Amino acid sequence: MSEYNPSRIEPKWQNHWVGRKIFRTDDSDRSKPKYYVLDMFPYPSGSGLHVGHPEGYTATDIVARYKRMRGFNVLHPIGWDAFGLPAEQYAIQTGTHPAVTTQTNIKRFREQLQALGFSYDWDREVDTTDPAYYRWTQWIFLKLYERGLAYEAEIPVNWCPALGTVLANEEVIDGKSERGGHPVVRLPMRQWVLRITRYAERLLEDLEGLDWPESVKEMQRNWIGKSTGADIIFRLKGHDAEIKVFSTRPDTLFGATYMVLAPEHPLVDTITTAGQRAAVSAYIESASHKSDLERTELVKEKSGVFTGAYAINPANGAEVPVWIADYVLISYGTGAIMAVPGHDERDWEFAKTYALPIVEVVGGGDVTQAPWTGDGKLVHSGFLDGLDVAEAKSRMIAWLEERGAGTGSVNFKLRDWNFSRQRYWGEPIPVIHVDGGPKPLPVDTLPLTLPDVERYEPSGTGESPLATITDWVATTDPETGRPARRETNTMPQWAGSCWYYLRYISPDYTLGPVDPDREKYWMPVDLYVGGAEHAVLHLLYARFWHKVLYDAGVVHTVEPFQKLVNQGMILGEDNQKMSKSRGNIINPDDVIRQYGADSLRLYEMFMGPLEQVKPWSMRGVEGVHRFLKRVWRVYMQEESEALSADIRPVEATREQLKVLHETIRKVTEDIENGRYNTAISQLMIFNNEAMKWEVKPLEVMRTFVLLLSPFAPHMAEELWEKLGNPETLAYEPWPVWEERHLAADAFTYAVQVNGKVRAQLTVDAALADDQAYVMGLAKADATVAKYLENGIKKEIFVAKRIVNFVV
RNA sequence: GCGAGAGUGGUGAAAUUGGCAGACACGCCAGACUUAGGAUCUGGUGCCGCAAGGCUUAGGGGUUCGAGUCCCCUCUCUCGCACCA
Repeated sequence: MSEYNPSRIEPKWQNHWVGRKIFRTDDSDRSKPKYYVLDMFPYPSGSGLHVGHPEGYTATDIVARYKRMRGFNVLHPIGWDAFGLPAEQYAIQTGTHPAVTTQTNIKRFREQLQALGFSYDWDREVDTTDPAYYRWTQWIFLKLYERGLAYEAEIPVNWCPALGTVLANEEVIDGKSERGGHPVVRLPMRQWVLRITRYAERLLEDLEGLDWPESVKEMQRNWIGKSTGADIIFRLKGHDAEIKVFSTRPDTLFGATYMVLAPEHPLVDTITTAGQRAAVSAYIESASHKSDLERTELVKEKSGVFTGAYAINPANGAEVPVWIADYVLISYGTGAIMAVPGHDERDWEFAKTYALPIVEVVGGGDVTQAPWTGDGKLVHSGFLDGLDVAEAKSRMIAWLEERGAGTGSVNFKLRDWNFSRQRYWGEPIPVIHVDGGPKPLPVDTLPLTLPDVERYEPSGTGESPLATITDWVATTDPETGRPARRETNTMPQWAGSCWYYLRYISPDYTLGPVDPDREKYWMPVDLYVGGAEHAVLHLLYARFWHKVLYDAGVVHTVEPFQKLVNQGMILGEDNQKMSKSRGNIINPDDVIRQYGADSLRLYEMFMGPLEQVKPWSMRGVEGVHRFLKRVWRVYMQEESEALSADIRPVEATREQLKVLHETIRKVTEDIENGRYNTAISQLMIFNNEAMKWEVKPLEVMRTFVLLLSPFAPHMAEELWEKLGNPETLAYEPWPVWEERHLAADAFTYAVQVNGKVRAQLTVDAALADDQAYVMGLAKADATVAKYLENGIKKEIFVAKRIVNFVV
């Protein structure tokens, strides 16, 4: 009885691979070219793997196995991004230490990944919650601090009273907490902040050289949000003060008919006149209560209040009123704008609402009807009249700079990165506070380990649970012995995932985060596969840290991830996003139990292009499972464990070699180009052919097993063994196709008349390029001749493909 | 609203980049072997039409001997960003 039985052969090979460390990477072997293929760092959640995980993981595993066979030294690691809120929430509910929960989850994830047959080097597993790992996360933090890139600031954060904790922006959805849907308010709090803005320009520029999806690059560009313009200074009438604004349109300065400050702008209080004070205070009050949701929902209706103050337009000396309005954001630019209603949508709407003057300074539209934001000749603008926008911009900047009234300037949307979390289950920030100021711990005291706490609830004051451990918080400065207070904030989950790809390179290294010698060999990551949800934050933060480490001489490449691929989400069978509430979740364990890991792997790749969003189909799984069963029947006898007697060491026929070499070529090229679905189609085509052969040449069948192996490694290893090979096929040389076997004996021409196919013409290969011969043959065809009776206007001949007569 | 991407059979999708649209699968139909089949094998299957033939890649226009592929317009969907001056 030798039915294809994945539940027997799969564990056998998984044990073989893991037990004998078949995929341990030997990085002392520098004779081979290296290939670093990386999966995005998984968070080991309590619910285990979902079918989205194996999608990207199978793709990288195929590449890893293929590259090994192509003679590359392959680094293909996995590990755990294991800090994070869920384990802490669970601890609050049950009292179980997050470390215990985390280790349980990791164990489950590891077993699940091994059950899929991925060829990871398990000796390089990393775990962000391991002090031996986060020691170096802390070390990098100190590097950031040392380089002036980490600072403390009182910044408004998303305080959630119900959860008693501060939330990251991405955890706040429509003004409510992502978990639980509790209200969230903005509250200033002392935070550690990383100065990512200092790297804005480089983060933007270096996108150019990366082999990443254009959409991801574009999202990063938008997030960084560079805009070029000028800072312009407006003096205030009757005050010894001035307002600095940022504008991308300094050319329109003559059209600035009023100014707007953000309600939070520090000058508001100073300049507000007695008569306007009540109205201004009321407006500031109401604006502060508006949630982000309300602010965005009220986009259409602009509101604001006049402060009573006037400023002097530096271009023409005109007095312009100064307003406050919440359409101006305190967090962007200088928190103040010059309003040019003739040439800006928002200013135009505001001016219409409050009947402020609208002046045309760029021709091309009718500013009484709509703002004109396009190009045109400058008018009503003194020395700029007649210039176009680009020229007027640079003239105006020069003019402002001569008079000290402004400078050319660049602004970014990107903000500094709030790096504090008021939580327990994260890396402690290695800082103490002495005499009211922060002081980094000496590097030789690292790691600063997480102490145990009695209770995991937030302290309620907004501080992390660590603040409740008074004997931990109270410490002494190791250098001076003076009393000190420990930092109680911990790092965000991003921290560990910002540099894990470096730790894989030398997980055992004790002198730094990464061994410089091995780093030079392995970096950069050649292929990075993961979900599009990390298109901005993770990838931007990791790039930032990498550049800092580059500047610190820790790494030798400017960018960490050379090529990036985003796998598309897998939807449920109902075409909806998989979710518990919809009940459409597919559990990979069930699929493996019923069809085996090879079927799951194959199906996930066969569904369609990796990058595409696509719905799950159990029928589809059955389809690829049937394919594997057919492969099995081609190789194995029906009634025994023995190889089929049809497989014999005989010379292959031309046809057999042709389909084999076509398969080698197609599979090779498709893997190289990430087209795993069509590679599998070709494997099916080969097997469909092989089923028809009465005698199956051993050498051909041996080669096919190698081609199948990256996709369905368990079955391939089993068949390889049956074919008489004692060793794993993982390092067998990848088959190479030969052009001579691809040559066709004959070609079929489509004969068209006026672009419509009227006949098929099979021409012997030797004559296929002979235009005169083929055309003669085509004209002689009875059906074609019928259409040619009235003479031929033009003849088209495309060698080996098509003939077209225009009549 | 702005930005990016995508629309191909009943379904998932292919299409050497301008050369026979629908490979490979799923599903469906018929048959074979079967007590049975949700196993396996064989054949069929874009749409209309008895047929000859005609029509087909979201819709409309264009370039070309020839367009799923290139250009213009319209529609729809997905993702991202939301007053960024």
